[in-house]
Amino acid sequence: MPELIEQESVDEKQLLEESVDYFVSFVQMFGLQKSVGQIYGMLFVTEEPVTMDRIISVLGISKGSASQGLALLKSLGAVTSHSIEGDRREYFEADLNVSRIVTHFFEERLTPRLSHGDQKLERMLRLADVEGKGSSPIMGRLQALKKWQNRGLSLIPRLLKWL
Amino acid sequence: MPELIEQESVDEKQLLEESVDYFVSFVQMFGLQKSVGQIYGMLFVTEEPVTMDRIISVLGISKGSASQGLALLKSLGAVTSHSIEGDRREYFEADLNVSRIVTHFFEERLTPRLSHGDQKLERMLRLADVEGKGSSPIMGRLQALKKWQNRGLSLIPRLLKWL
DNA sequence: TGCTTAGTTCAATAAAAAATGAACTCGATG
DNA sequence: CATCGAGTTCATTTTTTATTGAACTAAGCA
Repeated sequence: MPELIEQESVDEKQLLEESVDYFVSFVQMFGLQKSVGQIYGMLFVTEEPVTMDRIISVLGISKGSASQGLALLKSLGAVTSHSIEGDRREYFEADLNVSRIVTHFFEERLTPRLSHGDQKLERMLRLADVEGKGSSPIMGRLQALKKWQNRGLSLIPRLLKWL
Repeated sequence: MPELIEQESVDEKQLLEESVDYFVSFVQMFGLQKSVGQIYGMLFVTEEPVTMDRIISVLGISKGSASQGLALLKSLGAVTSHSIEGDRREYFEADLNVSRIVTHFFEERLTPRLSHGDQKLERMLRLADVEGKGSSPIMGRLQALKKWQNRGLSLIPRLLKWL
């Protein structure tokens, strides 16, 4: 009974597929590409570290996607890599690091947008004020919106602490 | 000094642009189309109710986008409409209803995905268990993942209550 | 120091998502 | 009860986003 690395039981194949599916769906909630979810899904159910060419052949994705996806996952702390003596290739494995992924999402996607929105809202308040009518219905809406925005902004650090 | 509805001061035009920009960015955080943000942004800084053809001409969007965008915004409770005696057209206006928009996002986009993921995760646990090794590293990862998922799932109702 | 090849980059291509607009519905009006 | 036109629908087109793959970089080895 040869122990080739290519050998996988039916169950292992199913598990791989489920995992890939699961994480594709997961990362898409956070606006990341499908390929990132595929890679993480594969690594998540693979015990031994794997090389990039293995990822490419198992998932059927391109070298470019694999390289970029792995780079992103490494930057998230969701994947680690190391090299092996006498082998030029890198070996990748999953790190179960849900909070890092979610934190990255907040800090890279949400917070910049919110602070950009903050500036916009200040400008709108100034414009609406210059209009003369300091207590126009529009002014009231803008002030209410500002309250909401501050509420949202204050939620983020609390969420990150909770993670 | 004729009081045509088309007349707008420079400031009003700027305010409109800022508002449109602001809400385009806002709704895109929740995966809604640009046109939805444009429409809401316009209505938000427009005191009097406006007709659909006005929205179309001011924003330069198509009838289809306007109709679908308004339908979505109405379903969110972010826009209300009424008709006027002797005028077939509907008149739309903004309702400052941030929580409805965010709640919709959670209920329509996040929750279905999470519960779908829940089923997937259960199947994965069964598959990993059948493999024999009840305490394999993979099994450990899956169990840790399940904890995270339950944590996330329990967060949603709390967030919705907070809104 | 030149060769091989693992990994990166990015312009070109493919896939996915959103916007368009023409055909349609349907209620109001003369 | 025929016509008008406001609003809807959805197949087509456009725009946006993700993926590909060939050229490139550079690290290890002879």
